[in-house]
Amino acid sequence: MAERADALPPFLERSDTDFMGLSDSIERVIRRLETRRALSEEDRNAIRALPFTYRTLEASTYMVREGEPPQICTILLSGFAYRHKITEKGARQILSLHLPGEFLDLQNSMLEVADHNVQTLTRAEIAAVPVTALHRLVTEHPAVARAMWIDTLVDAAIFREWLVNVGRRDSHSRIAHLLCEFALRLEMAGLASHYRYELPMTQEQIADCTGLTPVHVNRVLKDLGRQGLISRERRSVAIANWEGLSHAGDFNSRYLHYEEGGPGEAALAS
Amino acid sequence: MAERADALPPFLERSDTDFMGLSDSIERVIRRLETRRALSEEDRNAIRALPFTYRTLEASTYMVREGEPPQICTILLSGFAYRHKITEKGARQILSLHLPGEFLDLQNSMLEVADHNVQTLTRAEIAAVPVTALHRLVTEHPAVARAMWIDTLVDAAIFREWLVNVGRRDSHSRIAHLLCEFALRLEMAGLASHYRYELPMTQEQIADCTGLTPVHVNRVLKDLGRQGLISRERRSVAIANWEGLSHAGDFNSRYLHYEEGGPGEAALAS
DNA sequence: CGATCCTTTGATATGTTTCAAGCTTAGTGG
DNA sequence: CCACTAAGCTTGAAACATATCAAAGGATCG
Repeated sequence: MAERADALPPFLERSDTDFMGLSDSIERVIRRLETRRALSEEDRNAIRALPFTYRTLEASTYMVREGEPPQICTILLSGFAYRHKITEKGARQILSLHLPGEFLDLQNSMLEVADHNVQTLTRAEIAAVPVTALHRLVTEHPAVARAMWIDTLVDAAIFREWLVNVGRRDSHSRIAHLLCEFALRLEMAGLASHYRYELPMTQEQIADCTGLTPVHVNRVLKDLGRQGLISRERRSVAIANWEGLSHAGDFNSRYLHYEEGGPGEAALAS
Repeated sequence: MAERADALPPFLERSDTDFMGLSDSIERVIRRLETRRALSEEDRNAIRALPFTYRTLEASTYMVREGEPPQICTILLSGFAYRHKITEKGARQILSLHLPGEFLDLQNSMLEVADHNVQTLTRAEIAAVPVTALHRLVTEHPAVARAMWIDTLVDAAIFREWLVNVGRRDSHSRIAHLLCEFALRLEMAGLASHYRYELPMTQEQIADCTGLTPVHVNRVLKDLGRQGLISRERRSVAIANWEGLSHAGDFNSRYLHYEEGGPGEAALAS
C-alpha cells in the first residue's frame, strides 16, 4: 500500500487524488475480508467478478435512506461515510463511521428494508454492487458469506461499544474514546499514523456521534488540548499522549476484534 | 404454542413451570430462524441434531464473560437474559434483552473473544451448544448460516436503535421506547399481550438499559403513569395507551424487521 | 420474622444544553 | 486578488434535565 506523505495536504484533496487504482481498491477489500475468514482463490475471483458501477459522490450524498429497500451495496473505495438515524424531533444520532476499504451496507443489504441512513461524510469514490449480485455471491460462496457475516458482527461490536460510550461515559470520555477508535482504525487501515490524522468531521458531527451538543464538543476538545492529551489545528488531530487519552476514554480495543494478523493493542504502544 | 392464561401469575413462576417440553422449545427456535430465511428439512434436522447440554440457571448467572473465548452458544429455552458491558468506573450499560426462543450468543460465538458479558436476568432454562458444533453446523448448512446471519443483523439493528434512544432521546422517551419494544417483542414471541406484561427487570436494570439512574427511572415511570400511558403494579406493566406511549417514545417498529409473516406494525393497532 | 433487595421521595448539586453573539476559515464570483 | 458569503468554530451567561445523596417504606425470601 502506498505510503502516505506526511502531514499537510488537507483531507479532501487526499481523497480526490486517490493513489490506488480501482483494482487495487478491490484487492484491499478482499484483504480486509480475509482477515475475518480464509478465502480460496475461487472465492476471491468471485468477488473480483462482482458487477459494479464506479461512482464519485460529493460529501453528504445519501447512499441509502431509512425506509427504502436497499438496491445496491457499496464498497467504499476512498473517502469516508457514516450511518445515522434521525428522531422525530429532528435530532440526529450517528451510528458508525466507515473508512475506505469497507463494505458499506451489508447491515441493510441483507434485510428487506433499510432501518437507517447511510451518507458520505466527505467526497468519496464507491463501487456500487447490485444487491442481487451480492445475494448470488454469498449463496454460491459460503466462505465469503462467512467472512461478511463476521464483518457485520464486528460492526455490531462497534455499535455496542458506542452504546456504552453514549450511555455510560461522561462527555470527556466519550470524545476521547471516539478519537482513540478513529486513530486505531485509521492506523489499521494504513491510512494514518495514530499520532496524527485528519478528522473528517465537523464538531457538530462529533456531537452527533457522542450524543452531545456541538457547543459542548467544542469545550471538551479545548479541554483535552489543555490537558495535553491532544493537539489540534484545523481538523487535524494529533494525539499527544496516547496513554492518557485512552485512559481518559476508557478505551480498550478489544471490541474492534483485531486479534489476528493486525497490530491490535500492540499498535498502541509507543 | 401454548396460549398463556391471562394476567396474574408472577413472571418467575411462569418461567419455572415452562409449558413447553424441550423439543417444543427447539422447534420454536427453528421456527424463529425460519422467519429469517427458508430452511430445508435437512437444515432443520441438522439443528435438531445439535449436541447440547440442558441446564437451569439461577437469575444473574453469567453465561459469557467479556475477555474470555466463547465455549458455548446458548439457546434460551425459558426465562430472560441480557448482554452488558461495564465501564472502568463501574457503570453498567445493558446492551440488549433476550427472550425465550432466541439464540443467545451468536454475537460472541463467531468471534474469538467475547467483548461483552451475557447474563441471565431471571431464572432460565438453556440448551448449551458447544461452539465447535455450531461452527460445523453453519459450515455444512449454508442456509442455516444465512438465517443466523440475518438474525445477528436484526440484533445489530436493535443495538442501533438503542444507540439512538440513549444518545438522542430524553428520559421519558427512552423509557417509553423501551416499554414499547419489550411489549412488541413479547407479543411477537407469543409470550404476552402487549397491553399487559411482566417486566422482568428492576428499575436499576431499566436505568442500565437507558443510560439513566434508578432514581430517575422511578420518577419517569411514575410520570408515565400519571399521564395515563401505563399502569403498574409491582413489575407488571399494562400499556394503557399504546398510541400515546409509542408516540412519547418515538417508537417505530421498523428496526425489529418483522415485515414478513408476523403481526408487525399491525399488532400495534388496537 | 429478620434481612436483604427494591422502590419511593425530598433536597441539593452538577454536567450539559440552550441561547446568543462574535469570530475564523474556506469557497465563490466579480 | 479582493470582497462577499456561508459554514463552522469559539465564548459567555443562564436555564434545565438528570445525577447524587440520603433516608424511609415495601416487598420478598429464607
